[in-house]
Amino acid sequence: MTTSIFDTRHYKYPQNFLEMKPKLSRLEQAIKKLEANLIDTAEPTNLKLLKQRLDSGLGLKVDYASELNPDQLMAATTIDGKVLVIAGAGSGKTKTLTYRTSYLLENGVSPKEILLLTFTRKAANEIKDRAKSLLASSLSNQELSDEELAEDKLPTNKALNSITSGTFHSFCNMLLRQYSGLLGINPRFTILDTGDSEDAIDLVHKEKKYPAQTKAQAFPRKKTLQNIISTSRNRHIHIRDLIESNYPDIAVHIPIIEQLAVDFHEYKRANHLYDFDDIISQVVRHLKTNDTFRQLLQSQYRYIMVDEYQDTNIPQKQLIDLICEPETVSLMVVGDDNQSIYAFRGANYENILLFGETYPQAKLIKLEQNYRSSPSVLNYINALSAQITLGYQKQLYSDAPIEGHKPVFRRLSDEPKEAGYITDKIVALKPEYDYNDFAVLCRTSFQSNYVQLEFMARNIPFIVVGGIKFIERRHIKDVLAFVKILYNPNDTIAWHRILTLFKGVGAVTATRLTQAITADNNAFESLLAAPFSKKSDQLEPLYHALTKAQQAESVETAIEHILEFYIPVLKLIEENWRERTEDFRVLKNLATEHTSLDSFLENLALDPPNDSVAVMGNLDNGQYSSNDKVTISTIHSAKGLEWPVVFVNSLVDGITPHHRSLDDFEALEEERKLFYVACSRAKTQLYLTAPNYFSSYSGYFDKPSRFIAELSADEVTVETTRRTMIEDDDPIWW
DNA sequence: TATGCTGCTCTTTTT
DNA sequence: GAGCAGCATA
Repeated sequence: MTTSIFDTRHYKYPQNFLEMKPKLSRLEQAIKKLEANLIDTAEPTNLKLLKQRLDSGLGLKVDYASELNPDQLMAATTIDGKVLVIAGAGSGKTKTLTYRTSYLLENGVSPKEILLLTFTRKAANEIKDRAKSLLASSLSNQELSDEELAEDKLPTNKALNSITSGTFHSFCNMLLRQYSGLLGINPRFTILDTGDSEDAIDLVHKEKKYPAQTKAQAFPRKKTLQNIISTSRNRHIHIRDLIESNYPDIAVHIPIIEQLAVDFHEYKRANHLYDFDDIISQVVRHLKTNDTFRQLLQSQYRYIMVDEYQDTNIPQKQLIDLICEPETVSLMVVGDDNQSIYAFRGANYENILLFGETYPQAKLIKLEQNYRSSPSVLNYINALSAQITLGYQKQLYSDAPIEGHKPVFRRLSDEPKEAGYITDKIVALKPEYDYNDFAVLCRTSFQSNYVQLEFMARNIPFIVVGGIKFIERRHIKDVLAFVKILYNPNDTIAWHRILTLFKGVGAVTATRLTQAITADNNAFESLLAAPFSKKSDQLEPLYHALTKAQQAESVETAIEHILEFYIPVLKLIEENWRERTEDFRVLKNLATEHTSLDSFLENLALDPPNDSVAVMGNLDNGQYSSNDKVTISTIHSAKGLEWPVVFVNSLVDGITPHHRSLDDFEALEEERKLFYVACSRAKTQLYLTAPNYFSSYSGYFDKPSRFIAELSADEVTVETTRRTMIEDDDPIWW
């Protein structure tokens, strides 16, 4: 037994561990079952099988055997049946999917039969693009320029372009529109983002005027309501149960919230509105009830690959299972159970653990060779992995030569000192590295404030990942509301948003007007009706602007007409309207890429530009330092990325793990995985820091993170100096 | 319908 | 320590 760094007795472990036992043992059973079906490439019989497989594939252009390690090769060439690939951090997951795609095509699979589902469009495109270059360069045996690759001249490019790929949402959106006739739905629907859904819920709530149960307990906010309704759907938990267990103080409102959820749903259906959850759930519903539709998809998509399977939710799993029902459909899901960190969004970590239960014949392949981290970092993340209670067995290993030092843990007296320490290290290491080589990863975006201040003070260029997205800015949402109306005049949420921009028009008038428009077969003429036009003198100009925009021959000109009307309105309501109008250039640019309103709206909703607002350019001697910047990011947004030098800050128990997760076994395990994700981003150097205390409205925290405390001193160097010992640090911990 | 006061809530955020 | 929702008031 190893000794922990700190005394771990001070940490209270979640009390609900015992209640969890039955669930955990079911998961354990499923894991064991699938582990028994592991294809271990260390076994001679499996190696032989691999060899046979490659020998029979005569005339393969890509040299799979020499470019992949045995496990990757096994994953890339196992193209029948149901397979789970556990891909550890830095194990070449994308590469494997790329080679598998190419292998499928080389084996005569039609690209139309391939479906590739990922969580971001970027990930899907990366796999396709890499497969393009792979096949193209093996064709000509030489590097092709990007231009040549981009062109559709190459037959392999054409093939790859006809693969169905994208996010779950874009795939389902495509199905709903393409098969609208078969499914009996209106294809002209608009997509509500999370904010729109909140507004819609609020609107329904106000319109329905439910009799108040009690005044003693405030009715929850729209954000909470949206969260409850969405979680209930994504995790298949009844609203009642969800509220009773997670929001006990609003239990008196359960009947109203249940009714609201039903009314909200009807409202969306009546007005051709789909929120993110609907897009997937509606496809699942049709797959269950419409045999023709299901059989159509089952015969079309014969080879299905799913990336980041550990982050799928229940409807997403159902979607996959329904299409993959016939035994002949090939399914490969890829993921890492150690990196499931999106439960708060409805992701269900059980999906990946229960794969063997869902598909008893399924095979398991593990990618454990790591190409990212130095041995000492690897040693550390393996130790973290061993602390995760439940999951597939894995041990990452590396062929990399021994280099670098053990991860360092350092406690500082307070947050400014912590930021100072990180900055000092970056300055000291800078001669050996670019700024791009550093990342500071934080549990919450708020934890980066002091780091940002310190970077600014010391002229270190940085970029903050996250922040308010382009699409979420008020003026962008406003302009898009106009576009939405042009496309779907039933979009009552968009109408409401626009109408309440005007002085003299509030919720009541907006609702009446919206109803009048819907009743009048969606004609804009109602805007001119006497009772309404009295309310605001802007309704008539609005009418003309909309009519003009409706007749515009391109998306771009439509937006120009809208802006002509909207910018004067914006001037009245926002002080900084001038800055805001800058964003319209970006919007117009985006518009030029689309020839129709629907593709423009769809793209913005399902693949929004995710630039962050906070970009700090360093004015080094008046000179803008190009693209060389330190990355500051939340751990969530850092998933899938890597840097040579990684700092993880705020390792105080209560921040990491977050205090809201401390009483729940599953939530705490997810926090542990989150820390695992953070540390496994590092290639050569990993610095872990914690202030001595953290205090805010949520409490006072002064113990180092239990994730640090649990490990033995073999894996991590606890850095300290005499000075800090005496002046700064709590003697209990040192 | 607009405004101002008060009290409550407050992570993470691929779609 | 801030922003949002609900309420009373004009």
